[in-house]
Amino acid sequence: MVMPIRKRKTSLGRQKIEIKRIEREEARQVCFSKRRAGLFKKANELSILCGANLAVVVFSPAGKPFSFGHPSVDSVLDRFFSSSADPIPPPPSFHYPRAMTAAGSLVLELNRQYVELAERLEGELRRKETLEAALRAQRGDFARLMRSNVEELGVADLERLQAALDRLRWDAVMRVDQLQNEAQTRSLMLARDVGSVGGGAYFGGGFIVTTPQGGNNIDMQTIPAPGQAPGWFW
Amino acid sequence: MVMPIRKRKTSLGRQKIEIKRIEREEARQVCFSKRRAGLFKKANELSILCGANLAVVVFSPAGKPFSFGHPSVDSVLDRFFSSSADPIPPPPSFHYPRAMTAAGSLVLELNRQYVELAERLEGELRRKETLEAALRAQRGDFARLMRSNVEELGVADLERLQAALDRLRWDAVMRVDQLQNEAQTRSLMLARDVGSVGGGAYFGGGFIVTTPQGGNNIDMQTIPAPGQAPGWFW
DNA sequence: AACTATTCATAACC
DNA sequence: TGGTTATGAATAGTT
Repeated sequence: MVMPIRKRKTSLGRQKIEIKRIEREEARQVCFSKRRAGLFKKANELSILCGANLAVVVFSPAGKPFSFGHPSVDSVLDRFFSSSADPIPPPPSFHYPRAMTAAGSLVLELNRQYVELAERLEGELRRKETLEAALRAQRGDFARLMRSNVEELGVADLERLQAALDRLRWDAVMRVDQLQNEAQTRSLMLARDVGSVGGGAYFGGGFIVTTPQGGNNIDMQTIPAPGQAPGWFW
Repeated sequence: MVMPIRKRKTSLGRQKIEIKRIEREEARQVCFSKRRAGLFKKANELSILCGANLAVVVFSPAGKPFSFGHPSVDSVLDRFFSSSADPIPPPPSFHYPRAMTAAGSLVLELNRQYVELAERLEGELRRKETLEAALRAQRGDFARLMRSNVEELGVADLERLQAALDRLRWDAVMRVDQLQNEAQTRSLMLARDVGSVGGGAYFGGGFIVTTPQGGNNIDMQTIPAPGQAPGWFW
């Protein structure tokens, strides 16, 4: 075999690192971003592959909260607290659920506000040509989708639908995550109507929340507790 | 270099797999064990490398709870709930439904619908074994939907998707109700695994506790030395 | 539970 | 912050 041209290595590639605190601030932040994404991806795959319920809550070194859950962070944590608190000593006045619900309403409103902001931002930053091209490409699918009547579908179809939704959910969450990051990067003082701390975005079977401290919270899939009434999810 | 002996391949090695529910029970359980270990390891590394506080709660397909946290599950979740509850002063006085659908929070609404649909589907899929006789007609719409990437969609696209999902959701709900009714009518109450969870193992920032019923409390204290072989906590 | 061939994740660079 | 590259890690299928 001939080696006409020896392309010089342009990178050392991944190097083995010791698992210990990264001292350099910047490197630590970069590592966090990449690994957080990786962790959520793994969590997502685990939930889909094994149908496992799970929740992941992570605070960035800067204190920004992120979370991921299937079917939802709340439902999983609620179940977790129940399973670990119920046994033996009947819960005296267990109020986690209540606390979470209360917190949820606040988050929801923040999410709503963030969504508006994010969308407005998007409208300004995105090129319409791109969107319309994408729309044109998808339009047919939506039409067909609308025509397809789920009534005629069987379990197998529902499973496929779920798989489709799972994927859609992931794409959606990633998209919102991106929008959120863009918004923050561009100094989110645009959030004038919500004070100086920004709102939150509820999304993809989950939500993204920009907390008071300016933290982010990416949550996926929020499904109400089994049997819970519509109105529900927080 | 000589190749005196050609050792026959003893394994196919890792194969690429599609991220979708693993149907074979045993394989699913094995995958869960491996990936749960991997997820916790990743979480551990992230917490050490970046000094990030985090908590991971996972329920096995069998319903057994596992968790990992740094510094501890409780501390992280407390912080999480606090940060998402305090946000912005008191919430005005909004009506969830209206707040969500109004303001054109397409993303929010889309998400809400997804959550609802996903929930119904999950409940239904759990009983799929009793409904194998269901139809299997498959249309390419779902495949196409799966391929559509939200990343490329704009607000206008989301509106259309929302409309499509809206219809789809309703149809799906109706269908699910029908299937459930059929199942009941046929007395196919086979899938009765209601509440059999019981105690569980609690893995937290360095310790394992088998809750109440178990009686065990294995304190592994500090997380294994950084980079230690996977599987340290079990 | 152990073993590998592969795919996948990501540290270092840019 | 986002993309590329090469290498360390994770893991699917098998034993």
